[in-house]
Amino acid sequence: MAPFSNWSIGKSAIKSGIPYLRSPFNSVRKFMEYNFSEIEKKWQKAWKDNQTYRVTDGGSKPKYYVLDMFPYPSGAGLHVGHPLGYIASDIFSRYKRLKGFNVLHPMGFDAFGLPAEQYAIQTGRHPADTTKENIARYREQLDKIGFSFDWSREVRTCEPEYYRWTQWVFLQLFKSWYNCKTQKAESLDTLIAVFEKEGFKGEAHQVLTGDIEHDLAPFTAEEWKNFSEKEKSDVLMNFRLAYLGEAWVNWCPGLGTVLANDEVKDGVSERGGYPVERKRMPQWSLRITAYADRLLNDLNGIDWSDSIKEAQRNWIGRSEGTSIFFRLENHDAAVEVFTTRPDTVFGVSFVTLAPEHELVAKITTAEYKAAVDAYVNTAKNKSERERQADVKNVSGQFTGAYVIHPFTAKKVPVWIGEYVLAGYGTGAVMAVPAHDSRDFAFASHFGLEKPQVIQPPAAWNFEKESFDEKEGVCINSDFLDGLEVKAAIRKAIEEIEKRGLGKGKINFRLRDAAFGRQRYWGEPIPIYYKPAVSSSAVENTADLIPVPLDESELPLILPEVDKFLPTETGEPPLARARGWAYRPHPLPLSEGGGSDAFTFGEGYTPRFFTTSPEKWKLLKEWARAHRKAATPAEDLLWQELRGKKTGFQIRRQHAIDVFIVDFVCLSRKLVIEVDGGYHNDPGQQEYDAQRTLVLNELGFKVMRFTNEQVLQRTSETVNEIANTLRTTVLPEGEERGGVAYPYETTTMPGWAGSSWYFLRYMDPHNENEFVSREKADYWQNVDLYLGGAEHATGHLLYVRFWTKFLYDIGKIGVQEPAKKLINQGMIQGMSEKIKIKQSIFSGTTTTSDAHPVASSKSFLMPQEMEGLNSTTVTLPIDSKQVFVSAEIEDSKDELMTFFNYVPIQLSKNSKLEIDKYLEWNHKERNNDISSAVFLIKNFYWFKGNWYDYSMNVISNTSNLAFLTKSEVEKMSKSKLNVETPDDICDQYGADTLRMYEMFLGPIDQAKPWNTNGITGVHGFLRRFWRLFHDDKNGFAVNEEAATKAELKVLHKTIKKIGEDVERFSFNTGVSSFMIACNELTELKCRKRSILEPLVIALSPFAPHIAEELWEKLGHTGSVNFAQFPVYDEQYLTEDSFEYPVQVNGKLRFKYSVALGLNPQQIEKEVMGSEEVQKWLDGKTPKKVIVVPNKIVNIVV
RNA sequence: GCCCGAAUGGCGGAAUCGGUAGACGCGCUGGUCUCAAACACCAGUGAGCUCACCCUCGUGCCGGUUCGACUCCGGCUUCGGGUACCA
Repeated sequence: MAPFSNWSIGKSAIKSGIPYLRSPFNSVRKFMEYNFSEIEKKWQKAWKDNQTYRVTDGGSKPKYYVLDMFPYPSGAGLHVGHPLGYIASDIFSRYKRLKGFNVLHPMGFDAFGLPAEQYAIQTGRHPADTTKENIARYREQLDKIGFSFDWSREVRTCEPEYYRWTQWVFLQLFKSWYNCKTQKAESLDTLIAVFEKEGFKGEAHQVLTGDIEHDLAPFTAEEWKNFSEKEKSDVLMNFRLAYLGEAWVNWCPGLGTVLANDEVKDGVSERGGYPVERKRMPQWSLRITAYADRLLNDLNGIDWSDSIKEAQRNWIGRSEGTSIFFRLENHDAAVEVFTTRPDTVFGVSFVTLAPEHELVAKITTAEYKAAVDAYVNTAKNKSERERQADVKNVSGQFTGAYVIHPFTAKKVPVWIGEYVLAGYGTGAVMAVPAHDSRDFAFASHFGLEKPQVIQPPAAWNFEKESFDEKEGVCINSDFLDGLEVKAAIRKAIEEIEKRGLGKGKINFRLRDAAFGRQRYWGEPIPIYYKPAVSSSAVENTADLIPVPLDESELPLILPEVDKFLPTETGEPPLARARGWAYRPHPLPLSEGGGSDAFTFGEGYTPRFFTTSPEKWKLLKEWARAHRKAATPAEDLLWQELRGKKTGFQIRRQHAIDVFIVDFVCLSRKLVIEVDGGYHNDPGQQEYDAQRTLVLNELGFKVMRFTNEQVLQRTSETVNEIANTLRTTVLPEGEERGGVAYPYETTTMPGWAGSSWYFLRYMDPHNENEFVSREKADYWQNVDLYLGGAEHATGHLLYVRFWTKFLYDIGKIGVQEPAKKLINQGMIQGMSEKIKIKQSIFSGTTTTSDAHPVASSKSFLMPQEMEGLNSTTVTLPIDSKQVFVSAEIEDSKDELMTFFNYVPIQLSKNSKLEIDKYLEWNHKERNNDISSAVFLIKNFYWFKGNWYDYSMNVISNTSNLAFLTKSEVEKMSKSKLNVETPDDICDQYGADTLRMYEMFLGPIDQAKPWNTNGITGVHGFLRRFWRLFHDDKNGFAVNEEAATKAELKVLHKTIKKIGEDVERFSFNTGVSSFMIACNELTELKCRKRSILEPLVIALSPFAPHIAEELWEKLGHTGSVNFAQFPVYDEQYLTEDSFEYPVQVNGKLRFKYSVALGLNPQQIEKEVMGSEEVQKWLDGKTPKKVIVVPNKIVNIVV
């Protein structure tokens, strides 16, 4: 072997995690170093084996609940942005444990959602399968980072054990109404009691919400009692907290589905480019508006960032104002508007309706019908966001109709304009152009009048812009003249109410939450529809009554479908599920026809369940006895099947007809038998066959397994059962012996499961309740919630709403889900895009024998493309597509330019690896672009060679590079810019990853990901390791007494780390460790009394290395159970302070003064110094400012 | 458009309550060690200038308050997030 063969060095050593080996001739440096990969594996296993992070409910320690926002397990796996928050929360959890708290720090998955469904549509793979795989991947990635999650509490929203309770919450919402008097949700029974006693007088009007408000007609108690079931149902729908109403949606007939605003671009669907229209559709909604006031007020009591609270306040958008009715000319109707500025009512010069407003069709005059229809159609095709954002292009249309001004009796024209949204307020505004900028723009555009009714405090040019401020004095306003705006508002409301023109009202911007989705991959809504009249053939859906499932029938399992798409008639995917309908439980057949003896054979008539009470009782006893005497195989299988582990409720030793079967799934009609050895007996076999036959006749499928099969191949057996359950197609309707009612076919939105999950973690395995009151009372709510600010008005509002509701119905004791909220900034990715030019070939082609490619064609260079130094380029004739390097600008030619994302791995530093890009297109996109041209300045690449613009092959290509355009964006699979934490873990270890992500900057700040500084953090951990080891990597910690300097470093660091963690300043925490490490290295300190406390302090940040060093220090238990060190002020005190001395606010010199002096003494000391004289230059100071222990400033 | 944030050296960032701008790390430059490279260690590193001093300038832009402003106020610019069916 060569003498130098064991030199293994450099970055490759870091990458592989192999310990460093030094030159054999340099024994001083030859030592094994910090071997992170071994250490991390060792401790991750130890934590798992010892269940180090398992949390118990209760105990003497104070509780602390740390929660991360539910991750959605996307197909791209965990990216480096995800762990940012998890690392921070993990550090905090570990810190709190060291501080003596009982910390709940769980993790689970928000597993229903659109991406899995989209993937399913594309590939046909079941979302349940892909979701499962994604979760497994996430879990593996999370495990590598060394989190202290209690995985025994994991929840997944897509599992029946979980969504059973999501459905349960929905049922509670369905059965409740919001009592405005008591300000809380109550059971509908209390409302019905009122109706029965006094009917409805209209006073509960506030809870009647919807997109456009409407009033429910009053009725008497007598009328209520005589209402049909259907009528009662309709009335109650106006009060239920979960109700079936109508809402505006983006309907895409081409895709047969509803789209998010996100998915609509320029009036067509982003996917496929089909036209989209606004449509009013029946829609399940949650009455979050009932809680608007409480959601707003309770913000004051929680420790969330001001920005999030402000965002929620604005989102709820409480505004006080009034409704005013404008009577229509020549119509028996009125336009109701809502305004916060009734003081400006005399300034109304027109009224604008939303294009969708129901009156539009009624009032438009014949003359304007065509124009109005055209306008409505255009506006319909825009998303709400586009309509609001497009402020520059004012658009609108006169309807030909007029309203009568309620005070002046003047004719006021009625317009429609897309800036008015149907979903907000009444869908109509009274326009006051002089005092509202949107109205001003509209009036200016259409040349409408702008009467001024407020005199601003200062001069104002009303020609140029409106005066929107709520100040000034009313003019030209009859009875309001001379009043200040605020007084005028009060007076106007008073007058409006007095004259019966409208009423003072509080309006919220907040709308009820649409709760139904035309999607497959979500929780089924536990509702079925019963005909209003007892008739089998229901023609009209209006005759159906929505009926909730009984709680005992939950979960309503998501059915199987053949495709994850809407039906041809535009119904949601669930409508595809065969036989998916509610069937009331069959009643026992009437007595008679059966035999008393439990024998069967010819002439035996099976029935669904056995009939006589005596027999039933006997069978139950038998079943109970069977359960007690279960075989090991049966027991084992029961453990695997119980609790709906397969997704379906399984019963064991259950009586069916006269048999007691081992296991049965009633909903899927599947019987599972586990046979002992005696089943080999021929007589027994005949009996079994007969029994199977009867069960089949009853509609049950029968699966048989032997004991051996179950015991030896358990998972296969379970899989087989699960698959059979999932694929079983049930007989429909009458075949099953009962009526079938259609289920609701929309599913719940992605946020349903995440609106209450923090409660499930408290009691994740409870089969009887969503959470026991006892555990809910112990854990209460989340003490620290960590997640992205992008959830400010979505999830964070919904979870507050559900929490308040569950509080109202007495199930939990807290009104807010999270006491404190920290927002983690998004880690952005750097995406790379490639520029594509289209339609730029000229028609001319030439042929040339001199070139490697026989024919060629010219490529016309648009003038706008600067930087090519040529206006035409000759390209090979078979080139199909032209990619253009990013350095070539073509600002004016945007129409012919397109960008495609490039996987970032293929374009490091924006330099595209062309061969790999072609290969990737071929493999991943099934797109053959092998004859594409890649154009750069002066050259292009084609089929493996570089050419100049005259098609000469270039031999020296080392400086030629095709550039992609990089952009800082959200990390996402679709942008092909995902960076995973795995690579970092492999190269540097989890501890380095953890500390590096924290070191990147403040937790709440968004930043693009880069790994530039990671070696510094890794280097710190190595130096920290080296504090404990000698040159030969021998453990070298000694028991010597610490010096004053060493103690100062220690206590300073403990203090700083404690403060930094408490205020979530993890980046500065990491630097404090670095500083301490540098200083102790300088001091050559290897003393236990210094290093041991530091190991504890470091353990929340870098738990693996801390555990290893803790063990090496001689401890047997985990460092997790240690106590966080306490700093002692006495080691930190100094005897003097070096004052920065400023002259006229500019730092001039520093001067050391003893501590404990008063400001006068300090001033005297400083003024006596030589330097001061130099800077005073003979002048007398005007003033001397002394801030003790801070600064001295001399003003000359 | 509207709502919520952010902007500090070549880069990530620090300055916690209006009091020394640039901690810590990366990168870069020079040095020690080495045949050499790498690793490690040491030193320097905001810009300008007549270059270890001194001075001037300097926290996105314009203005203000203050003895003193990255920090507070008014007005902008650019970037990021949300905008109700992405999660």
